[in-house]
Amino acid sequence: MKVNKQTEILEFIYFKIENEGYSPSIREIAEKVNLKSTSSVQHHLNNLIEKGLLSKKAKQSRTLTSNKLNTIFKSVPVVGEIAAGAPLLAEENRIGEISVPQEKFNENLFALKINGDSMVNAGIHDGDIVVIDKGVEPKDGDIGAFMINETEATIKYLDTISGKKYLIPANKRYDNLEVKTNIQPIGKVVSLFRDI
Amino acid sequence: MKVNKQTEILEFIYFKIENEGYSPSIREIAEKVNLKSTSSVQHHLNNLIEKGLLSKKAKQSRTLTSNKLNTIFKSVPVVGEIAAGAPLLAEENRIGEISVPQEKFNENLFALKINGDSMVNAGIHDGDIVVIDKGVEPKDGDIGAFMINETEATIKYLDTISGKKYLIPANKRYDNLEVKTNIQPIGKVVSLFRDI
DNA sequence: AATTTATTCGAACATTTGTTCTATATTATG
DNA sequence: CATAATATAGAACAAATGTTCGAATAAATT
Repeated sequence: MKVNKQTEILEFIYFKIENEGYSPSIREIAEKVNLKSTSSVQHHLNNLIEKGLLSKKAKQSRTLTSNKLNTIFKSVPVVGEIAAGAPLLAEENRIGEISVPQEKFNENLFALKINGDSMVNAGIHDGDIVVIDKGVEPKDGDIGAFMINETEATIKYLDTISGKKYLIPANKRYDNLEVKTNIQPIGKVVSLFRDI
Repeated sequence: MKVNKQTEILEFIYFKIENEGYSPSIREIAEKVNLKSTSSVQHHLNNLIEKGLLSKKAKQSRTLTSNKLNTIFKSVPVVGEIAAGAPLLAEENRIGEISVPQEKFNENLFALKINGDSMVNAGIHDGDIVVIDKGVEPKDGDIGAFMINETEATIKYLDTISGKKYLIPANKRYDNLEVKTNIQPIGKVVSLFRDI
């Protein structure tokens, strides 16, 4: 099967970056794709860069970067049970990390492991992990994270009924909870992860 | 604020890899952390490698890799609408990538964007993305991915009723579908992602 | 067939880069 | 304080690496 040389080079670079963690050198590429001269590779690299499939920011070795596999992920901390008294994101509350695409990442993100089935009818199950943006205050109709009595974090719908704000579970077996001073919004729920 | 030199070096390497896409050279590190000699940096690098915080597989330039960042998440392709005739994972079906923790990653994983609400009562909503392990055949009670007529991928419960195998939606507005030769299992659903 | 275009080769060169060695300074330790 | 351990500096070297130029070859086009 004859493959286009440029594609071959591109795939090799992608492979190297993904599997080794760094770009190949031009001579490594030449050897891999059976080109005898480094300038042959250069020629293809220039084309690939021109096509926007590769980037080279510096005239230094092994600094090729992929424009395609750009989906870089950043990790945010996952918080489990809230230890009484400890700040939400304190080390003792953390139970792991999950990743979000770089485009959606911001410094205000963290994740919370769901305990209970009060939001099951919104498709949020016990054990699910929800990502919360602390920088966005939940508005009516949103699913938000709220701190109750400074000791318990919960996920609920927020809405206004007859002029009063309520935390509303998506499960009729639970009651609405009026928002008073003991309830503080933490942030808006922006995504969800589940192991099945 | 005085910072530990090793930490400073490590952070710079992490930063470079994350933001530029490639490792810094030793001289770049030296300049950044105000060390006049490359051998001073070498000294710290050796320590960091010994501590397992960095890796260097080859004696080549810019081949430092992070043991922390690189290894946590791996990405799997996300498949959207299945183009008729095209293999499931063909390029034209791909709509993106998501990441899974490295511990759970294997070569058989891919993801599928959910179309429709036939599994809404299992907490799988329209637009959700489910990760599928092609290496695990769904068993009775499992949520699996199935190919229907080689053109449509669907997510359903699998179960046996009166000796016959059925695909069972988690939404009573849809009917069970008996598993015949036109239905092929793709894999088992192992996790789920949702943007809210 | 003639001409253009794309691809490949070979060689040479200037930097960049990792490595190593010794010496000096700094800090920790008994 | 004396000694050892650690950290830093400086210099020199060999190897790896990107770059460039001109020429040869192959492929496409007219």
